[in-house]
Amino acid sequence: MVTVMNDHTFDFCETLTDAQDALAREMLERASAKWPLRAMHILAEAKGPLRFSRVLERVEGISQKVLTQTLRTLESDGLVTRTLYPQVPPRVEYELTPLGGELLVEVVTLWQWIANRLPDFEAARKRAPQATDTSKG
Amino acid sequence: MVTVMNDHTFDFCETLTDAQDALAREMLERASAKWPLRAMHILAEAKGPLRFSRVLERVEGISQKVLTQTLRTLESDGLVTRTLYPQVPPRVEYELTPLGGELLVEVVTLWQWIANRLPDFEAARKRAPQATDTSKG
DNA sequence: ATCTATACATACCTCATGGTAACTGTCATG
DNA sequence: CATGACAGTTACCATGAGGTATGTATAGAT
Repeated sequence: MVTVMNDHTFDFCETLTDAQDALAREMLERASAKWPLRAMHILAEAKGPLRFSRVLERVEGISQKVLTQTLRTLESDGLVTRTLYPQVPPRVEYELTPLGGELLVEVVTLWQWIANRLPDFEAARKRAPQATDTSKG
Repeated sequence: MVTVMNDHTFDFCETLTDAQDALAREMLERASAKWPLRAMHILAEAKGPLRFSRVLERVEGISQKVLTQTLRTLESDGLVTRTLYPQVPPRVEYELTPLGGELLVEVVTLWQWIANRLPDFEAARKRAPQATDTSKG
């Protein structure tokens, strides 16, 4: 459990095992990563189940291989459901779970906070652009 | 700007340029990543400036090369300050900025939410352990 | 003269991520 | 018989993160 004080100081009480701590960190990273976040967002917008192809169309720039991996990981974390209809041609539907929806709300809240501070970040990068690599662009 | 409703539906209004959206995503990923988060946490705990070596000692498992990179990136994003004292041997102190402290509060809030839902995530992984790779452990 | 300490920079290596391209299996269509 | 659609899987490759080991500069200690 973590206690957050007003003055930006922190007090981590060790009520989590190492494994639990690692799991929480991993979930945090996964939920903030590009493709999982985009996929969850698409599924949230849909407000219902979506076929694989529909998700693939809407998550701009993702490859089908990575989308498969992403959705399977989200499924194994309990954030989306995967429903296979044994038809020909095959039909698979993905849907955000309540847990996934709640997590997305939390992540979007953080995203919003960051978006509100964008001028600060932009200003910081203009002052010290060393580590903000643009060589690949 | 993003509007979050109670029922896990989302409405992204396009008041951000593509560049701003990319920057916000990047900051979200960076702030949730392992090493930056650990480094910020250490600096927050210290409640004051810390020399490079002290941070290196406390961020368990990080190499000095990666810590240098991490701290420089945090500096260029305005989340920490880097103060060089022209002494021999050299002395460099790092300190969390107010912006960094505020961001850390937000990330820890998300972390707390995840920690509170750990039983859900553990249960999900037990049900569908495919994508939760343990081969490297 | 050599060693130590600090805060890096640099070279080199490994491994995971993620991209493209091609293959799979089944049925309807032409 | 060949093709296309769907939801993948598989092989292969490029990139980048991150590890180790070593170099750098300077001054004090031995």
